[in-house]
Amino acid sequence: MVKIADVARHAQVSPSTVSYVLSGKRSISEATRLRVAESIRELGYRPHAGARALASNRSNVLALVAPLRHGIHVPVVMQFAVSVVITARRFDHDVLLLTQEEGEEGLRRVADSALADALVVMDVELHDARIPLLRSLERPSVLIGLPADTTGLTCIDLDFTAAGATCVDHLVGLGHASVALIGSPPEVYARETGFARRTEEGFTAAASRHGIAATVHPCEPTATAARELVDRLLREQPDLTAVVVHNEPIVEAVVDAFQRAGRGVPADVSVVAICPDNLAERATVPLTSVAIPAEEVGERAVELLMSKLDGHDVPDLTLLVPRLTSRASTAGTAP
Amino acid sequence: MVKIADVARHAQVSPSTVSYVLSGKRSISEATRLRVAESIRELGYRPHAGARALASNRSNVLALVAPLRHGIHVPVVMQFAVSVVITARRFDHDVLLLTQEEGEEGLRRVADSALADALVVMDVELHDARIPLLRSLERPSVLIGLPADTTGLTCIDLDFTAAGATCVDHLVGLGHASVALIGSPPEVYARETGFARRTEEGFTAAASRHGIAATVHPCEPTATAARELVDRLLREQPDLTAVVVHNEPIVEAVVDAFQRAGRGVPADVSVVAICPDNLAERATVPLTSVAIPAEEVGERAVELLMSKLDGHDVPDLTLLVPRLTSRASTAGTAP
DNA sequence: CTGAAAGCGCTAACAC
DNA sequence: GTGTTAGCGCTTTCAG
Repeated sequence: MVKIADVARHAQVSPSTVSYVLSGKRSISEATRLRVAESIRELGYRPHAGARALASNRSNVLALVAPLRHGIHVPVVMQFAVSVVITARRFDHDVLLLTQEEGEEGLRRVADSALADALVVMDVELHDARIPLLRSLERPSVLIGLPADTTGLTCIDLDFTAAGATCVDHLVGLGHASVALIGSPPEVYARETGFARRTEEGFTAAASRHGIAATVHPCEPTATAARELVDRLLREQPDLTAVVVHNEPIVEAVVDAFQRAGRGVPADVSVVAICPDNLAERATVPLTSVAIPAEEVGERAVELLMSKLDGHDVPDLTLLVPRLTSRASTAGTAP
Repeated sequence: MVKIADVARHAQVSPSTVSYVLSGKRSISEATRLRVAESIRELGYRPHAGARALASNRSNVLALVAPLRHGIHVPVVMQFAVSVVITARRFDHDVLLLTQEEGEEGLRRVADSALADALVVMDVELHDARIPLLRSLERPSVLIGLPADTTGLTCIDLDFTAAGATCVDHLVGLGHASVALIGSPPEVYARETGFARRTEEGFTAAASRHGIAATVHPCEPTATAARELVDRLLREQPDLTAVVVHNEPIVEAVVDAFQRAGRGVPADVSVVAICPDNLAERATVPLTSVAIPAEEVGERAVELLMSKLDGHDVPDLTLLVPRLTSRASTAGTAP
């Protein structure tokens, strides 16, 4: 293994100079910098991560807690994770992957052992058990998702309340007067995951603001459940002309169910999805949708964390403004 | 921060004794062990990961390279990843997540900097560019997937060749005499990802062994592509009575397409999927399937790696035997 | 602009 | 069965 002393000898400087060339923490003459850089390259030197962490009190590692539970859409989680990893690399950090299962103990472990400098926590519930811990931890953290009280935390998410409202606004603008929300599975509401609740609230509030009929229907993420729900809606609400789907795995199934029931999309029923753009684009009927900007959320989360690590203050709450893209699944009502 | 000297003082022993209590690398009297354990608990001591890595030359971290490319099914990747993390924890290791994008540089970085003790690499291609590097690296690695030449490597995967054959055997056993394979997207074959090729080979070989008609059809992972392909198959092969689907995102869409074309599943057409069990179980028509045992593969991969880290020899190649579960999508042909 | 040297917290000989 | 101590490789004062 080649170490800093080897590089120093090779470049005819002291080890500290090599260190400073690497960190840029003090000015180095162009000549030495080049000589050292060349020696590093030539010898293939890589600083020992452990030694560096010990001496500098910085591991250059972030911990990411990823959920994998019923009702959360795995591809979206993966989009977050990849975005976090890529952004972390931009800041010269690596990412340690923790499972939800590890719970508070896992967070405490990586924080207290100095394995990670900072934490990113996904899938936060309204009254998440990990929050007191995160507040007390000496290391900075960012939550993806919104708990009931964000005081003293750093949280980021899509503004799902606005997203729910945006969908309704779009449909009302097209002339629809009766809408239904096909939401996340019941468990997701039961465990008080913020995003499901917030979408529902935004949806309901917007509908009542516009004075139109609106109902909310949690749905299991299977094609069968989607079909049964659609059939029931058609039976119970014969004047229904639009639905909002906030349940990634079944967005296509919902459209399909309407078609099987003899309702054209968007001819008879308009469908707006809240889901990642790539999912909406690829659907058989390209879907009008409010994007879940997983990439941007992951990126911003890491940026916030880096800012905190640098000692800067950051807002408790960052909500991304929803963006609706009109595609082929929505249309105006016949007069 | 509480350090080992604090614990030592509190328990009235030397630092090394605390260290040995933790590692179990030499025998300690029951009395001291308990006293030390209690001090650790009481003070909330956690060894500093960096210091430990520096002194012991072991970081207790594995690196996992996860793919996220077109044609690979994200939920399966996540299943692997979670299984790797959980198993690693069993061995007191953490997992660093690298993206495919980082490529060889990423592997070299975590290996040379001693950030990771060992590597798990997923989505290996037949002639993967990373293989020479892995062979030359001083750290052990395990590949999930099969390159053309496994000499000097440690590879693990489902035996996809056998999986393809098992599907055909099952269908032939039910009396089918004409089968089609609906495979992965064309790109996957193009970049010579082992699993797609191997399934195809096993499928084709088994069909010819049984003397039945067999065709192979790569397919884009969209419902539309699935429907078009099914319609074409029905048109071009009117006597087709069975298909094997090796393309997770469209397993349901294929069944659906047959039904729309007026063919019952399994009444008129039998369908066997190669996909994770949970996907097959939840389909509207529960699918007869050969499982992709992501959990087991991830677990075994880590076990192999730990064995290598302990200096044991392990086989170059571990192929898991496919397991077919009969569900509602296959039936015998009418006489 | 550069060097010397004192740790960072832990492990693992080496002693007894 | 336990203690002493010399590093592990790097960063960062402190000096010049």
